[in-house]
Amino acid sequence: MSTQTLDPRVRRTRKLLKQAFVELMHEKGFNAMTVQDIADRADINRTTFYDHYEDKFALHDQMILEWFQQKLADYTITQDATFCGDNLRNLIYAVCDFVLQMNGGCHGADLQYKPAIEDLMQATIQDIVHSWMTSLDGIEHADIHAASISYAIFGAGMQWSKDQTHSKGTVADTLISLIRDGLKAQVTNLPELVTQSA
Amino acid sequence: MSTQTLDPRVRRTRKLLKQAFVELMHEKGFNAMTVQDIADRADINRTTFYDHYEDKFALHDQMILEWFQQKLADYTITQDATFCGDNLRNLIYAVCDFVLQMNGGCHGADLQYKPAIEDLMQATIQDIVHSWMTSLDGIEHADIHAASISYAIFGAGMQWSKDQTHSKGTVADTLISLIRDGLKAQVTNLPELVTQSA
DNA sequence: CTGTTTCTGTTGCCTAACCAACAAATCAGA
DNA sequence: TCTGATTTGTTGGTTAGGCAACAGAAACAG
Repeated sequence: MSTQTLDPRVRRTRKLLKQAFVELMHEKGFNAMTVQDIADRADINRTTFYDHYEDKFALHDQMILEWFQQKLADYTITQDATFCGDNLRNLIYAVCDFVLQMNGGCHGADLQYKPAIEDLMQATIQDIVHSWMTSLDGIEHADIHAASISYAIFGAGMQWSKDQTHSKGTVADTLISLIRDGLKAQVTNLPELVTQSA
Repeated sequence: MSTQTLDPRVRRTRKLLKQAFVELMHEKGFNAMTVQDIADRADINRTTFYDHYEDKFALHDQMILEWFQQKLADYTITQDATFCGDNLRNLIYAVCDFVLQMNGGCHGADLQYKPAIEDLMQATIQDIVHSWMTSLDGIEHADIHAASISYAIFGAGMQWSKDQTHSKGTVADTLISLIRDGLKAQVTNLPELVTQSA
């Protein structure tokens, strides 16, 4: 997972394949592109594609994941942080931004793959929240809490992206209150979670 | 020489090395750059550099040659053309342009390599002129004529680039007259070489 | 001058990428 | 439905690139 690939050839190949994928995504969308197309565009042998990715779906997932991680990085969100209002707010903002841009930039015919994207996002959010929870003392069932909170954030983001009736700040405020009240009874040293939106 | 390299890996490697060379040429000049620098910048192993080029001088020569050939292509100059006024004029223009841009773009400390550049240019011009001469009937000593004419063009271009006292058109007119009169007695079907500059 | 450092060019071994060829699956049209 | 054309995965053998290690040649500081 975190194994930094050292060999320059591997770096080059994957970079070129991803680049080709992005180009073709804009030009013809995910459905219309074939593995052959991607390989041709990248000037990489088709066989080599399979050395790196199971199929075009795997590459697709990988790209989504990297884009989401980039969005998280934009908000300076890391695994090794604490469970506090500021971090939660940033996480919520990142999710909202990403969902919005996915809904906008998605080729019409490729909507069928939204579930895959959503699974990846949710899982990623859950990982982060779970990591943050190690900063909380005496919490029981951290895994359950992480799961439910991550789904809450994800769901709120999805809902918000549909119409943007409220501001992102309101979404964050509401969620943070919900989480705070929900955890109050469970955690001894729960930090002050309320952080008014800027 | 003209063997089109088919393997994508070879194409990639050379492209990256050339790209790195150009960047470093602008940043620190030819003298200051090492083979290690070029390889690092291109993210290519230094050993691999030596699989493609004798040393950094060989790469340098190759780049010069390609730049000059690009300039020739800009003027739609090809080997398989005829010995006529229009082609000669374009060739002279291309030489003038290239010499000017070399003198301008050359890093101060790298002037010592001008001779190498000049040799390459002259040889290339000579090849072209010699090829064109096959379109002339009954010419004796085509090789001698090609050599002298190519040197004349090269020399005029060098001279012109120093101060640009005359227009390129004047240089071309003068040279074409010189060549025409020089060849008049040698060739039976010498085409009308005079083509006034545009 | 001398020891140190950097750069060079070369070697042998290993790994990644290329490529042709194949069978199975999918798709398109008659 | 059948048929031909694509696309897909997979294989084995070949070639290019990565890498560590070396010795010799500059370059350079003390």
